[in-house]
Amino acid sequence: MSEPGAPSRRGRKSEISRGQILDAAARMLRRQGYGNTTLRKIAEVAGIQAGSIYYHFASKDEIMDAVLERGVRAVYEAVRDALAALPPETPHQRRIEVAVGGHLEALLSHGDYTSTSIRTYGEVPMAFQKKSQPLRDAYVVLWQDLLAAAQAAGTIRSDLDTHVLRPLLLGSLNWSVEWYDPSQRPVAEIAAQAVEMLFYGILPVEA
Amino acid sequence: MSEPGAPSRRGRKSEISRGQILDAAARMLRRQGYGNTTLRKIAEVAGIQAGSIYYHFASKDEIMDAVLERGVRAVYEAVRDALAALPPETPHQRRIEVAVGGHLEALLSHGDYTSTSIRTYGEVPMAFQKKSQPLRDAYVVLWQDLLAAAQAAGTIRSDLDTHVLRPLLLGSLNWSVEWYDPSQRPVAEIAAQAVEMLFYGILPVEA
DNA sequence: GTCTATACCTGGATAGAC
DNA sequence: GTCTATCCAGGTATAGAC
Repeated sequence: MSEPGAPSRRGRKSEISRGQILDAAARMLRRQGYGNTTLRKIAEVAGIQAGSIYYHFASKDEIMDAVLERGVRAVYEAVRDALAALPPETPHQRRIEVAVGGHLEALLSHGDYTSTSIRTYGEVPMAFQKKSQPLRDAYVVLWQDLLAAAQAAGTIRSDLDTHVLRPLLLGSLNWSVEWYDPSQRPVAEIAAQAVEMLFYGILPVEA
Repeated sequence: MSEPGAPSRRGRKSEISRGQILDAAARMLRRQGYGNTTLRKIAEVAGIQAGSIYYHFASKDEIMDAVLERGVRAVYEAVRDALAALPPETPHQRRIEVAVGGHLEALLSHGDYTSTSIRTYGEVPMAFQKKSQPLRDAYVVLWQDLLAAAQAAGTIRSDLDTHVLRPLLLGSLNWSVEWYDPSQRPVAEIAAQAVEMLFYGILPVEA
């Protein structure tokens, strides 16, 4: 049976606590930012003593790193995989639609980690913004390529600059972590409206 | 003449220092958030000693309040006044265009105050989010009315929900504090692209 | 109005028992 | 792997001289 199965399976119990610490940290970081989040409070939420944290992490910064990394990774991989799963001939318009939906879905469902990685990133010492920077850059490139390819194919108007379009679009989606309320509407509905606006604008079709 | 003019004119010199303290605070709050901003560092940037701050402000929180308030007020009043300056018969489409431009312009030119009020607001103790809340609410109402009126007049498609459209739009604009680089493009160009996208979408006009 | 000096507290981090 | 106890740096805030 599995209970005594692999008694010394590397870090079983350790992984559990580590996870609880990270969850607690992500939750506090999300609403209070880096400077207001204390190890003592993280420990309290995680149900352990402050000193015990140091068995799992070497420093507060290391926790911060882990939370940040997990947040960007969740979004990046969700969108990348959703795009990769599409048949190769998928039209650009549909690819953009999938990326928008994937981004929003990942953002709003992984709650504390993704929100933290968005809200808190800017206020964290540069020294360890660097850790998650490559992943962030890769994500930007993913979107930039997606939009550039679409424009080259004529799916995006040629008078728009995709280097302005991209941050405007991602900003619109990212900001949802500040206002989205799951009890009001499903994520899919937000995504649908965003895509509709993005493709066709808000003016009525001219008669 | 004016130098000895009104010797005891209430708080002349006081106002200067107060302003320097606020400027310094806004700059630090913007990049480091609330918890990482210390009175000692604010004082250093402002060119005074930490203890001297207490002549002008009763507490750190009071400084925070003042910065936050000034940030939202700058944007709110800029947009409100820009709209009020329009002739009454101004079409809805033009009014929206003015509001977008005014929002972006105020946001990106009052730098530290507006950025702080956007980035830091969410991480500040609820107790004094309340101070600037009325102003924030008023600003939301301003936009909601603007969009609702436009939709009622047929300027915005009836299949869009302005309660989703509004946060998506404002989010798109607000996020610019994270990425806008004045050395790359003038604000007006960002505004123009945003308006273009908003009105007509990114797809080419169907032939 | 600003300084110096300092009280007091809370934070991150370490040591060693269990 | 977690606890208790503790160190020390740095934070907000106050007191009183200038």
